[in-house]
Amino acid sequence: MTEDEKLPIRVRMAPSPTGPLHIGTARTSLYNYLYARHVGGTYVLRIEDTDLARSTVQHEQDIIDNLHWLGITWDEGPQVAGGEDIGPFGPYRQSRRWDRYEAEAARLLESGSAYQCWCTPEELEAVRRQQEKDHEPPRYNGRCLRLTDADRAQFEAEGRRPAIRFKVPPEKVRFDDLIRGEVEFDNALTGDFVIVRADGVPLYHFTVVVDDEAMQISHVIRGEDHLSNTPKHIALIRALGFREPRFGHIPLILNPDRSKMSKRKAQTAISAYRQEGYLPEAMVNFLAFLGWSPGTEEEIFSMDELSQRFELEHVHRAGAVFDQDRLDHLNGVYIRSLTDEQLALRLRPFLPDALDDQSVLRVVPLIKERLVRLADATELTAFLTETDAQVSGLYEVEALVPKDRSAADAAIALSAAREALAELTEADFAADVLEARCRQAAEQMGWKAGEFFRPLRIAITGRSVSPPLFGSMELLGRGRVLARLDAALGKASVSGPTA
RNA sequence: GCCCCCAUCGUCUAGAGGCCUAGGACGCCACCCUUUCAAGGUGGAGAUCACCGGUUCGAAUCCGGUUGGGGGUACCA
Repeated sequence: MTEDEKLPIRVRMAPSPTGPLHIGTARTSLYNYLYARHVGGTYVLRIEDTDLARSTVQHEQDIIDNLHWLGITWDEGPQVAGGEDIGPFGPYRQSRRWDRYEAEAARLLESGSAYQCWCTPEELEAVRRQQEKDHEPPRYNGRCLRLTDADRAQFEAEGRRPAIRFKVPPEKVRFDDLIRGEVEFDNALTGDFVIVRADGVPLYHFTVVVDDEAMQISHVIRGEDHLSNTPKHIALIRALGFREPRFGHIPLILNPDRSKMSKRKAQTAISAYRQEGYLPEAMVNFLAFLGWSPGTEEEIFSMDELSQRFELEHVHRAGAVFDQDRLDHLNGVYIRSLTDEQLALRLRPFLPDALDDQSVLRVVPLIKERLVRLADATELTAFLTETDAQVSGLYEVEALVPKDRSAADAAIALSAAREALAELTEADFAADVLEARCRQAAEQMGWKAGEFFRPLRIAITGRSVSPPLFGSMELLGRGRVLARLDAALGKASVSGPTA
């Protein structure tokens, strides 16, 4: 065992509140969380809001809320947006850590590892264009490294403010990635990059290094898009005399065209999935398996089971396409695993107030196997809260007519059903009784039950696809069922025998 | 352009040199069940393990190259 492995394990998630919680960020957070839980380490949430222009408290709130929704909790960090921080290494928002960045930048300047740069964006852009034309790598040309005191005085006099650039040592950097193994980069190919903007705002590559040290992060587990940034971070770590954490780069989540999953091509906000009625358990299970597997053929895992099994060794190296069909399937599995009471509770936000809790509980057995997302319940149960007139307005006469039958036939079936059901009292209006009556009526007409039920289904629910017919009738009650049959009957009769 | 990473059914993956005539799941197709739609059951199609060349008695598994894909290359993160 090396010295490093004896240190306490501390991992962190460092989202930037420049947008709502992204699916990729959620997955990275999940892997960090599972890893921390698996090894008994500490999990830290740090908000990287140095980009003041794009960061908002709303996004910070969205990130925190949705992380909590997924069931991801942290040992240190802000628990609510704008609220108190918990943990000994705070503050946990970079916007409140300016003094540290200033101090470290000053240290770098003093040791000669960094220098001031007066180049304007226009000048930099011009250089970049020229390099591109000359087929040279587009990187900073080091102009301000060779400035004289007079030059500096000149810029100061002009009122220009300098940015601070890190002088990247032109050496090969090697590290042992937790997931990819030995990786080597040549920093001689990397231009000196800005660590503090001219307006004093410290930049990502710098703040991430300063804070990972300050918060004693031992394992940096992040997306593969940071793999080629890592040698920059290591160079900074060395210049600052910090301890180098272990790095692990997890594969990206991809669009169907295999590019990095983006808002343009897919739904990336966790909140959107939440609103459509994906269960957090399903989401977590799905995300965990996007780039990792336990090495067995089991695939339904709770958060606890995941944290028991999760190992970085089994994380894949290749990117994983986000498979909506698979998510849908998993969500259905989780929905069906819920008790009726649990499902009723989860369904509540997706159903109109007009449908009382008791009715919700009663309709659950009818729709449970038909739900892919909780939001699907809205359409599936709409016939319960729609008025009889609304339902009748949903279909055309033709819809009532079974294949190879006429509108007159449909009218006869409808009236036969009406007659059979009208004899029942409200108390007898139970699914099994209704079904027996209707099957009998069908038989008397010489129709197959299936075709006999078709006009009834349309009349009762207004739709050709619905929850089971007789259960639906039971929930609706005698009065509304008869009224809807009458309405359908009226339609079929008005249209006449020619239809 | 340059640097880096990656490569098993359409998709997520199992696979750590012989257990692989490559397994599972999603999706797809068929059948069964059935009051629609689902759910469930059974079966099926689907991968010359990107390609080429090594190493080895033996390679999806190791090595090299090629091709393809992706990421990075900001005074964004």
